[in-house]
Amino acid sequence: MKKSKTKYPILGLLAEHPMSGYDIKKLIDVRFSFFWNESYGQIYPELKRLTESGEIELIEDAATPEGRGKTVYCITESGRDSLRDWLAQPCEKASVRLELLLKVYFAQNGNLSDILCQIALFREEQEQQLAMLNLFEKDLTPIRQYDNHEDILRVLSFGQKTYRAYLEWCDETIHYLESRQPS
Amino acid sequence: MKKSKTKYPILGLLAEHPMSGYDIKKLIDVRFSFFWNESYGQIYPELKRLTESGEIELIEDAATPEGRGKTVYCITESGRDSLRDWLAQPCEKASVRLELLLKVYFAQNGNLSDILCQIALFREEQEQQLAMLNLFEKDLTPIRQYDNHEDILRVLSFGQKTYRAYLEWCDETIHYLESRQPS
DNA sequence: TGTAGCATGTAACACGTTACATGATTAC
DNA sequence: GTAATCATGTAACGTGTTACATGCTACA
Repeated sequence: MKKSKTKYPILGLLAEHPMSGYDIKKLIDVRFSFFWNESYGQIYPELKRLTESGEIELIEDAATPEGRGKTVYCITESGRDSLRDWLAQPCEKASVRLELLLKVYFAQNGNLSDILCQIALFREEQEQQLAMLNLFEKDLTPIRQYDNHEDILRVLSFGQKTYRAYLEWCDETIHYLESRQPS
Repeated sequence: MKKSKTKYPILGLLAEHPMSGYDIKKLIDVRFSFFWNESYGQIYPELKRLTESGEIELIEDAATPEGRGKTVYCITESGRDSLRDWLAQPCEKASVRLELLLKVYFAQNGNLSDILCQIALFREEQEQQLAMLNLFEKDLTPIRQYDNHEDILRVLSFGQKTYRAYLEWCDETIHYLESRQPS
């Protein structure tokens, strides 16, 4: 059967520096959400499994100023091996799911104004996402503290390019549908 | 909880003309696969449910030259209503899942050559997908037999734009990583 | 004769989401 | 004081995939 990939974003983030499950979830939300998602229901059990398998370890010194009430994990050598192995293996098939396109395809069965509304809504969402990426890029560019700085920019660039493509399509399609409106 | 959307591509396709579950699956594969997927395990049970709820009906005349061994369904007025209702409702959140970007983000933990290989593979896949869409567009353009002809072209255009964005990103990223190769 | 595709279906599975529960801390 | 956020977790659920079973047809 298909294997869950939840462990890899966890290992990858812990390879940068130690953090808690909560931190991991937040980072995945802000950095990856346009191409990857994980929920607490996956992350916390996975942290337990990874600890048992020795790929990550619990950091015990809860005395640190940052560590109040937090369960902080760090990656082990075994975990870094897993990460390296994964990077060399083929990727799972890319998956995209866009209900909007289904609706555009079947638009003839409903009101034109409804579809136009849906596209406008979609457009707004994508514009906001793009704005967030642009902001993130701006914040990141001057900072050289991460050695994977350039790789992050590459990932950002992917998001920017696709969002721009989406927006272009929205504008074209809205314009096209509006020109058909009077019929 | 989240509702399955399987019924809508089925209703939409049956609104064009009657067909079997097998036909539906094939059409979803060739026309929608770049933004939507369904498996037999969803389609066949859903056809049964839709028949029970009266949104579709079985066509009985298996005597037609095309009907050997086929279970052909057609949409009912009630089914068309469901379709119309759905078109007016808000879309579910768009979802994208791209393991490749995760690997690019964490590329520092592995070999550069591995990542380059993965991107090259991804690029090839997207190029083939784009070629298929272009071919589909060519086949479709002269035909005016469908009244949703222009809507199909809009959906195709979405795929073409995003695939071109993907390819552009692949080329940029490969070029960038190769320039870093000697380090 | 056998393999490939057509065609319909189902059972098992696991993946991921949602909803809930709990308690601590921060801020107004 | 109370609302929001931090923080950890789990149970239940539904969706969608995979694997399997079956039989028929085309064709080489």
